[in-house]
Amino acid sequence: MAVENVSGSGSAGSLDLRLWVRLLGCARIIEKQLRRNFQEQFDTTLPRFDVMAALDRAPDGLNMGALSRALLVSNGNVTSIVRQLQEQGSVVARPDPGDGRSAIAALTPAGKAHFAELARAHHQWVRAALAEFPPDRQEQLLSLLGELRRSLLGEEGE
Amino acid sequence: MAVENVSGSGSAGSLDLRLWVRLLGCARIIEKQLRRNFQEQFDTTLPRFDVMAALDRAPDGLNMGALSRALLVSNGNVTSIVRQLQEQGSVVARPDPGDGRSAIAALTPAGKAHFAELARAHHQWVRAALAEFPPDRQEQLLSLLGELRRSLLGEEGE
DNA sequence: CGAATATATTTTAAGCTTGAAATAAATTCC
DNA sequence: GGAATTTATTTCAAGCTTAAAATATATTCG
Repeated sequence: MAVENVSGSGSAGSLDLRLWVRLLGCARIIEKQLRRNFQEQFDTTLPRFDVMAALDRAPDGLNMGALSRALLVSNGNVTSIVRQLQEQGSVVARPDPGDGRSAIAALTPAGKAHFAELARAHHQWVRAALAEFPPDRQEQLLSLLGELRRSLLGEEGE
Repeated sequence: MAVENVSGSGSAGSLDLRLWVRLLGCARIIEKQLRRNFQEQFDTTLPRFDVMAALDRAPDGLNMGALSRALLVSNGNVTSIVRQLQEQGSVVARPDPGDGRSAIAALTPAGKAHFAELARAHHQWVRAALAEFPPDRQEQLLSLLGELRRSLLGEEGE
């Protein structure tokens, strides 16, 4: 009973399932476009951009644990992304004076400059993707998604 | 100018950027939970479930190209997922009588049974995730996301 | 028919992702 | 102070993902 349309597009499934499928679908459409753009225009990736964005917002740098928590990805994952950013000169890691286990990663000046360029392009891509979706709808959607996020995170939110 | 808060949570970025970040965030929270559940409770993955769901809706089976288009993933990707499903006995591929390049993949009876079980659990997980989000909000959100999807796909929608 | 082209698929290389095992440094508490 | 535990990180194995190169079969059209 009631197992139809688990993942499809044309649909008669239950409300919650349809909502989830549509939410995921919209996110994937945009995400796919952004990933392709990052690859083609800057030879980089969305995860690297995410790490740079997190570091850009943290002038004093972040250690791996903080990055991992900020980005909601596994600890081991951050390691290799930061290594790549170091190799390309966008990030430096200096030892944490207070904790020998940690190093603190931060953007280099070149990294900051590169990130500014990436961020400008990123914003432009997002704006282009959402250009046909009217601002008042965007407001409504933003607000509803805020409610959703709070309910997902267990009501403690914001 | 205007490059702040590209990816963060507390925010003063532009409306479209904030909307995108929030949309992605909500999708990732749920997706992560589903992936973990598939792994822990059934030792399988979301992509495998997606392929099975597509095949479940196609009683006559699908070839790789059709699967790839249905799931919006690359052709080469489908190859390995289908191989795994074949190895575990959930899928069989018989040669396409009309085209020697294609084989048609379909669920085995065991695969159908397994999928029914997975789908039941999947639905339950989604329902649990959205349990705190009231149905009238779900309706609103579903409808707004429908508009968004149409605008993303270039207005030819539905 | 047969060569050129087009299509369906697999393979490959590179990178992301996770969870678990392995290190290594810090902290706790005898 | 030193052993046991906790915490921060890296390494590893397995799987997903893509785009591009390699195959193999179909189709076109001369």
